[in-house]
Parts: sequence; structure tokens; C-alpha cells
Amino acid sequence: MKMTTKGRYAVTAMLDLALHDSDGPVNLADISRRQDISLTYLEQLFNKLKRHELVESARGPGGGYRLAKAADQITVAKVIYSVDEPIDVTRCKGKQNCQGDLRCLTHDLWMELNMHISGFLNGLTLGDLIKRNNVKQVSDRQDVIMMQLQH
Amino acid sequence: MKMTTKGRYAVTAMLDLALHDSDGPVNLADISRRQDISLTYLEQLFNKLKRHELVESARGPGGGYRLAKAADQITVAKVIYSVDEPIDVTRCKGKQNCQGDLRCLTHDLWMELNMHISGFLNGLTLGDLIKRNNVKQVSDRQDVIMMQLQH
DNA sequence: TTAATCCCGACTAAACTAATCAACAATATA
DNA sequence: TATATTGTTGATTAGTTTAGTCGGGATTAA
Repeated sequence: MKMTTKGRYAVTAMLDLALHDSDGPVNLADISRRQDISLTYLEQLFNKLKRHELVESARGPGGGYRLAKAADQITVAKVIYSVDEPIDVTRCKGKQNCQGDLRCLTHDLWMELNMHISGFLNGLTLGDLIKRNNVKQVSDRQDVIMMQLQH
Repeated sequence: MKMTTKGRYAVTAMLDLALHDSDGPVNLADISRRQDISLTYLEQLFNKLKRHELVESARGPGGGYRLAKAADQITVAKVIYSVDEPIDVTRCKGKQNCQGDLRCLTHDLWMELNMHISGFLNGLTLGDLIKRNNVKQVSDRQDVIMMQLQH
């Protein structure tokens, strides 16, 4: 499991998308403004999210992205894996660098940790998150600021 | 929480130390051979482990490192934190880069994940690990190979 | 005195991150 | 049809981090 700002950006952007999905396609420029993430960087991320079939796109004016499935069918783990390809937590990937073809001293520990993290992130969907009060509050605030900027 | 091979090396080396602690000071050259970790890199790591008071050192012939406390008083989390200084999983450290002085959309999520991982690693000590069968087996094998090399 | 051991700081190649840039393709709508 | 809006793609880049090396110490048991 890899935890970088790339994965965090992706989850934040997807959560923003989930929160505004009911209003039709959401364009990246809006997400960029609301979440303070560079537009071109978002383009990169959504490219991957689309290839992993988490979002669908529509070009042209009024276009943008929509969730490819219901928010409660998209886990946080899947979003992170889509942009940050999973890496082995173990050192001994296959037989390489391992002693003989047997396990190194801490192999099982890292496997266990990995399952722990994955378990948590797999059990959590965008649908769960948008129901949370703290998320709602932050999102409402962001929408208000966006409205003000337009007028 | 930062998970790199640096942290993994540190835990592996500390586990090796815990397994051989009863035989008096363990020198880094032995750990290097048993665990296939570069000696000079181990020196770097043990420098930090010593500063964090997880190990004690003895110089000169017959010297080496010993655990500074009982194996079941040393958590895996502490070992990792000693070599990989903890980093903020949240983007909005303090007020920087955050919207106003309020939380960003996913702040709470990363805090929660962090607590999850820390909880797991804080609840696990070197003492727990050396009792495990798979660890014992790997360690015995490594010791046998070391003995063979010396004769 | 010598060899074994830890100690410490400087250095480096390679990889990775976070991002930018430029050019292009599709499409709604005036 | 012209135009502005939006997504698509690939190349490039500055900066950071990782993993590791190197060279020279300091300490101490035998």
C-alpha cells in the first residue's frame, strides 16, 4: 500500500465528484477550484480513474465527469489503487533478494499489515463518506465560496 | 505513517537483535550477513535507533548492540518511527495549504487511517514477534547457515 | 599495539513525486 | 458553421527522497 498525496488528491477529488454528481457532469476546473488541486494534475489523475472505470467522461461544453457507479459501490481502496499502483510491502517479491526461496524474517508481518490497511480502506466507500457530518459541513462551505466567486 | 524499506530494514534488524540478545552484544556485521542488509546502511539505522534509546552499544572487540529494554517493551511502531520520522498523512498540516483555517474534505479520513495503522503497530512488540513459529523457523535456518559459513 | 567494533558526516546515483506544458480531439450551442 | 468548452495524451521537469557508499575517525579488549 502506497500512501502519497497523489492518492489523497484522488480520493478528495472523487469525493467532490460524488457530492456533486447529482447536478450532472462535473468539470475538472470546478473541482480544481473547490479543492485547490492543480487542473492539469487532476487531468492526469482522472485519466487513470477513467481507465479503471471509476468515472465516465463527456466532452464539450457542459461536459465533465460522472461516477461510473453508485458512490456506495466505490471503495476508497479502489480509488487509491487506481492512481498509485499497489506496491509490494514485502521485500521478497517472488524469490528475488530473498534467502533461498524461503521467507525473510519479517515477511509475514508486512503481509499482515497490508491486509489490515486494505481491510480498512476496502470497507469504506465514497457513499459512507458523503453521509458524514464533517464532510457535509466542509462541502457546504466550499460550495458557498464557489457561489460567491461567481457573483 | 511512512512505510519504506528503511523502516522494514530497521524492524528486521531489531528482530534479529532481539532473537540473539541473550548471547551478549550482537555486532552489525553478523546482522548484515544474516539479514542481507548492507553494513554501512545498518550503521546509519542503528545510529538513529540508539538516539531513540531502543538499543545500547559497546565498542571494541566483542562489542556490538543490545536491546535497551525488554523485547516486549519495544513496539514495531517505535522502531519504524525511529528511523522514518513520522510525517503528516494530512495535507493540511497546521493552516498551510488548507482552506481558511478549516479542514479540507478528507482531513478526518486520513487521521482515521493513521490511527488505524498506528494502533496495529503500537500493539505489536518485538517480544510478540519472536514467539511466532514462522519467525523462529526463519531465524533457526539463518543461524544454521551462519554456522556453516564459519566452518 | 593491534584488530575489532561503533561513530559520524559528506556524498551520490537512481527513483519518484508533483506538477507543468503543448498540442490535439470532441461536442454543445449560438 | 464557428467558437468556446471541455476532455485526452504524451513529453518534460524541478525538486525531493531513498538507499546506499565512502572515508575517516574514536574506543576498547586482548
